[in-house]
Parts: sequence; structure tokens; C-alpha cells
Amino acid sequence: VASEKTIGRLSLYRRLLNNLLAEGETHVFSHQLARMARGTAAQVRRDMMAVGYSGSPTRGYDIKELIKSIGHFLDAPRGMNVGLIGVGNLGRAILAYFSGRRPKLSIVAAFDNDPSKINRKIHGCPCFPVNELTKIVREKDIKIGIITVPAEEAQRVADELSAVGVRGLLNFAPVRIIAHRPIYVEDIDVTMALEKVAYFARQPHLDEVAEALTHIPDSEMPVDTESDPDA
Amino acid sequence: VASEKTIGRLSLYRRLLNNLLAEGETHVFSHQLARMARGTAAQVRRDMMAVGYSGSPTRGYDIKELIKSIGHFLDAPRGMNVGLIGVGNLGRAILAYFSGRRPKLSIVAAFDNDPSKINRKIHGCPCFPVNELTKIVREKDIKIGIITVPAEEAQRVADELSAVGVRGLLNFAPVRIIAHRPIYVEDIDVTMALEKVAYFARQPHLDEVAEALTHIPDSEMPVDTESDPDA
DNA sequence: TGTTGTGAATCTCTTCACAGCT
DNA sequence: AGCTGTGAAGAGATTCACAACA
Repeated sequence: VASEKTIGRLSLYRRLLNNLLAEGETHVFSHQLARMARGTAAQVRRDMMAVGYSGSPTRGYDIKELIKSIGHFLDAPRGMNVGLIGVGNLGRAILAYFSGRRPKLSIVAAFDNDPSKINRKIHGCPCFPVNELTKIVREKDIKIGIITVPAEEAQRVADELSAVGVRGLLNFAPVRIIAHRPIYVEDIDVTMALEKVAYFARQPHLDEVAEALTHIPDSEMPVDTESDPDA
Repeated sequence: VASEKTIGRLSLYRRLLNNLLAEGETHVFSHQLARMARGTAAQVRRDMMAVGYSGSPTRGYDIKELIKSIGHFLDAPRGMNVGLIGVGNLGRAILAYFSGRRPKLSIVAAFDNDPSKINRKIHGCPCFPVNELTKIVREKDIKIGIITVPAEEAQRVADELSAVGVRGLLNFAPVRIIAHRPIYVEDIDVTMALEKVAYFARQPHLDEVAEALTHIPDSEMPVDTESDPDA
């Protein structure tokens, strides 16, 4: 078990590694991965400790092997089925993005009440009426729910899902869901994110504020400077 | 200036406070706000220190006043204009959600290349062709960009935006943007979020894991127990 | 030389615990 | 009695810095 932050970064590393692989690379050093992930080399190495993968001091990390190790660590061995509730613009965007990818984490059912949406496939995903939620979640062994319904309905949907044994929720509705049994809830709150951007964008010249460190003069690398401090 | 986490929570508190106000409440205690925000009372009080608002020991916080104070602290006095690039499903979802709200943070222009979308209003927001991006950003004094284009185009769009003086980006594309000048970037990475949920949902019985603490038996409150330890 | 892996130090965030107020 | 505001302690996350290795 690792911290929430580490898990998030591992997911990011994996995506970056897949990109590298697609470009034909075979090995990568911690500082390279760090730069792509906007982090530090030490951080990358620390995260690798969590997955238990070791690189070679000469060649760095073997990309293929590392992807496999991260997969071992992150993914459920037999994958996990996901359901999406609320096929509005946002729901469709997510269906489109995930359709076909990630066999270990596939959206196997969508739910909505609009008759024009139900009983057909949307971006490759079958869509059911919401009143069949319980039935289908059981049938398809859905363990994770993505909530993309309007704010007013989010709590009710969450209650239903957790009652049928769903173990995790990704909630896009601008509401803090109150769970009545142990369940992991991750909120994606666009308003909060936008207000954060507005706040930090406005800070006079905290140019070097956390995330803004993205600005790196190409020449110097953010390697932890194991270099001579007297230089 | 406050930490990223504090800013996020303040944005959340404000939304919760507005809900309370709509329900006719006038005052709130730190532990009430904390429960709604899934936090602790001490945390709430600490965050209040950042905005510099003081409550009364007897009545708690005056909701109206507190909302005003948070606004003072978070919002730019004259507001900030926002532009959205990429009017796909996701872009439309965001336009729909923000249309009309937040006068201090309004989306004043959208951009896309699809001829059927440009030169008309979508959810109340005028839509322009992407090749007019620079011109319109200048004209409308846009300071924040929301990137909802496909991954391949995200970096290019970000470069253009930062070149015209945009100071913050909210990026939905599954790409780590490399900034070439100081600019604040906040990524919303749905894949990462979903994988996080999958990971923690799967943990055997770390029922009490961080976010899962949502499960509160209604009776007992997560007040910091300034109570008698001998009881 | 330049890298990895990791104990130790540092930095940041959260919680505790209590004085002060009403 | 029960709350707020806050110094101080505690937890947690990140970074440093160096031994070990190729």
C-alpha cells in the first residue's frame, strides 16, 4: 500500500513510459522521467521503491519491465469493471476517451434516463435505464462508478451504487458525497480547479510557485545536484 | 498567499456556504463546515486564518460575511476572463456548467475549428475559429485558458496561449504541458483519477483509508475531542 | 564518470490542546 | 458550557547526500 500521491504519480509515469516505448526508446533514467512528469529525480526513485522495481546504474530503467512492474502494483490482477452514470456531454466525453483502452479498467455499462440514449451502444458502451442500475451492476460485477449526473442526483446514485457493493467512486458532480459505508470517493471538482488556477495565475510574481516550475531553460536539468557546491 | 491545498478548500467552503445560505442558515460552526467538507474543525479554523476572517465563539461564523471574506481573498477584484479551447463533448459540458455563473470568472470566448461550431454562441458563449485565438485573447483580455483539445494539440495551444500573456491553464488533455515561460498549470487527469480509485477501492480492508473516512455514523462528529479523556 | 537505492534531514501540512471569550 | 484562534507537537511528503555499483 502506498500513499495517494505516489499512486497518482505511478499512473502518470506509466503513461509517459508508454509514450516513450511508442517512440522506440528502451531505457530511461530517473531524471528524464522526472522532467517529463514535472518532478525530481529523487522523487521518481522514491516512487520506484514502492513498486519494488530496480533499475541499473548504467542503463537506468528498462521501460518495458518497468511498465509491467507498475501494472503489477497498480492493477487488479483480473481487472475491474466500471460503470458510468449520466450520459450527458461529460459522460459521453469520458466514454469516448476510455472506449477500447485499458482492458484492466473498462467501462462495461452506462446509465441514463433519456429514452433516446438507452438500449443502444454509445461509443461502444451499452447504455441502460437507471432503474436497472442495481441489476446490471450485479450482473456485470461492476466495482467502480463514475458519477456524471447533475448535482441533485449525485447523492442518490452514490447511495444506490454503494448499496450494491461498488467499492470506489469517481465523482464529477459538484457535491460532496456522504457515504454510508466504507467506499473510496475521489472528487473531480472543476470549479475548485479553475479557482485555484485563477488564484495562482494572479499572484504578482510568484513565478516560481510550485507547479509553475515547469519553466526550465532547456539547458539545465532538475537533477538533484549531487554536484560540487563550491563550483 | 496560501498553499495550494488551502486554496482548494476555501473554494469548496465557499460553495458549501452558498448552499447553506440558500437553505436559509445565517451562521455555521467550524465543525459543521468541516463535516460537510470531509475535514476537521481544526483544519477549517486554520484555513480561516488565511483569509483573515474571525468568527464569534458563541454564534460561529456569519455565513454572509464569510462568503464575502473568502471572495476578497480568492477572487481578483475585477474578475478574470477565461477562454476555452476545444468545443468537443467535454468543452460543451464545461461551457454548460459555467454559463452565467461566477461573474468574477466567466468564460468569454470558446475556440474550435469545426465550421458548424464557430461564429455562433454555444451555451451563451461566443465561439471563434482557433486561428483567431491570439487576436481574441488580446481583445477580450483573457488571462486563463481551459484546454479541452485532443492530446496532440494541447502543447501547441498552450504555447500560443502563454505567448499572448495568458497566466494560468486548466488542462484536461492527457499530456504534461511544458511551459516556456512562467505560467501556472493545473492538470485534470481523468485516467490518473480513475486508476487511483481502482487502486484504493481494491485494498482489502483499508476501510479507514484517507478519503474513505467519509463513513461517519451520523451520531459522532469528527470534532477535535477537546473532551474529557477520562470519561 | 554517472547512475541507482536509501537513511537522514528538511520542509510542509495537519492535528492537538489550551487560553480567552461570551 | 461550548466555541474560536493559535502556538506547539506530530505526521507525512520531499529532498539531500552519499555508499555502492557498473
